[in-house]
Amino acid sequence: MINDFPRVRFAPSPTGYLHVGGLRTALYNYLFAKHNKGKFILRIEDTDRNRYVEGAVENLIAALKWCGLEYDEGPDIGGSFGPYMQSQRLEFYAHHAKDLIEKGYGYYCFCTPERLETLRNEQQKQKLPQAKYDKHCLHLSKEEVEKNLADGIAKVIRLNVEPNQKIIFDDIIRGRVEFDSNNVDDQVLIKSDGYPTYHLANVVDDHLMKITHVVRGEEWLSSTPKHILLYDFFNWEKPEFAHLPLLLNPDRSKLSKRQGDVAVEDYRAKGYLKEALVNFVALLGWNAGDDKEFYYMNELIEKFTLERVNKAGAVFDLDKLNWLNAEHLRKKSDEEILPVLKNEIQNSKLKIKNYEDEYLLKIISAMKERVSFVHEYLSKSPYFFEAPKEYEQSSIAKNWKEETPGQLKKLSDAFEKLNNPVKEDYENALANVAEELKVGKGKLIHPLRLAVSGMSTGPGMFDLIVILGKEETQKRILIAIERINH
RNA sequence: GGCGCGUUCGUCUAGUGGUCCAGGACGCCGCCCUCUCAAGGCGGAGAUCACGGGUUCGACCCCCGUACGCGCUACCA
Repeated sequence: MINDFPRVRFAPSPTGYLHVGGLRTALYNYLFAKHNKGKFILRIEDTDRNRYVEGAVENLIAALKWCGLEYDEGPDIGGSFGPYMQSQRLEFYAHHAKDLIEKGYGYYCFCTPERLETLRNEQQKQKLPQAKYDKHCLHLSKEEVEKNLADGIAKVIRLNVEPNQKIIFDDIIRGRVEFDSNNVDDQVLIKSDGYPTYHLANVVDDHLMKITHVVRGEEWLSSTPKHILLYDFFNWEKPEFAHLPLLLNPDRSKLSKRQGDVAVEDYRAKGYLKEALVNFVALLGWNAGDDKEFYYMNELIEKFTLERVNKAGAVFDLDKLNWLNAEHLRKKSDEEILPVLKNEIQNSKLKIKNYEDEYLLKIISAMKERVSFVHEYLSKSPYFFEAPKEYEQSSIAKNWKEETPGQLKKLSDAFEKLNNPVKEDYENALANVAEELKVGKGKLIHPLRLAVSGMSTGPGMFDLIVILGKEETQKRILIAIERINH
């Protein structure tokens, strides 16, 4: 047994941002670890110097933390098995690669990129079933190797794959998977720049870090035989493997930037709640086997098992994400939403205005059932923040009759007499005016809404004017009477 | 091309041989509630369980094949 409690890792390469697919992988690792009282580790796979992106690691960490995925060990917080950046662990890889060579499981290769290119073209022309390295350098004599090494000729270290072997492993999600070693290439383990490739680094680190379960994307399934071989060559105990299905675009291709947002920070910027994103992504490929769809992180931890992860890819469906966002937003208290709303205001043209918290809290309460995003408080009920500048045409046509201005004037007069009115006072006043005029209440309510909000939709009419206050309401009624001509 | 993985309503999914002429959710449509819009309640449309063969008294569930999709096939991860 590798370790008493599970140890899992999320091992992204720092290419700039956290992809939602990466988030899902990280989340499943996290949930699995927490569910089983294990450890969740962040390891940065930065062994490709050509792909180095400034600030990528910081972005990744920020996105992970925003989502609530706190890791137990990682580059910025350390741990007993560090360092957690592969670029800082080169000596481990070099040491183990050398060990492989000594045992005959690895060998130096001095072939130039040109020769490899030619070889590939040749194999393609001959329509060989599988294009692989031809083990040319495996047959170099000891003296030749020594001489090349001494001459400082560019070299890599390759895995020596023995032909005609069955490589079998049991994937937690997919069951038994079988490969033929004839289809496994003599993979480069150490590149000519001295850095390891993913395959070596991943196996060495997972062993050294006592990783018990490798939970990663399906794109790794095909290279798992190489990893299995390495574990066997090193004589190391193998972790369990679980290969997750892919996240897809609406057209079922692999989720990509071209067809929408893929970065966690994009969704954050658009106003999605982390609770909703995490909830949604958790359900893309997993379910507890019941009808529950609304989850908080602690509930996910309690319910999550790898055995219930699906095999097939899942389309990232924005409609459902939006719905979950609305659900999570409604579950939040007004006080929790307040700072977010204030932040939205600061980022809008309304930032020069100053609204009392008390006022904003009333708006939050009135609009809560009507918004899916915090920024919709501004876009769906602008009238709480500024008097209407124009009035909805369709509502004018429908509700603003010839007699309306006179009726609203009467209503305004009635409101004027009210002293510190509460909701019921407005209701009674309006009812009285309606009776006096012998019209239905709706005949007054709809034009009144139009006058004070400029719109035809929103919270209950009386809630609306209570929030606006008597003075503002009166002002808006009079302005509307003046400005709306029918 | 080769190897691997996958395939249940538009989408996410339940389903592990009979309880499924397939259940839930999102979205869509209708009704109710109602001063509007939402929310909520109720109802509806929507899947010949990719297709074709087996196995079985019986298959969405087991086996084989085909098709389609996706992944991998780098000194990228």
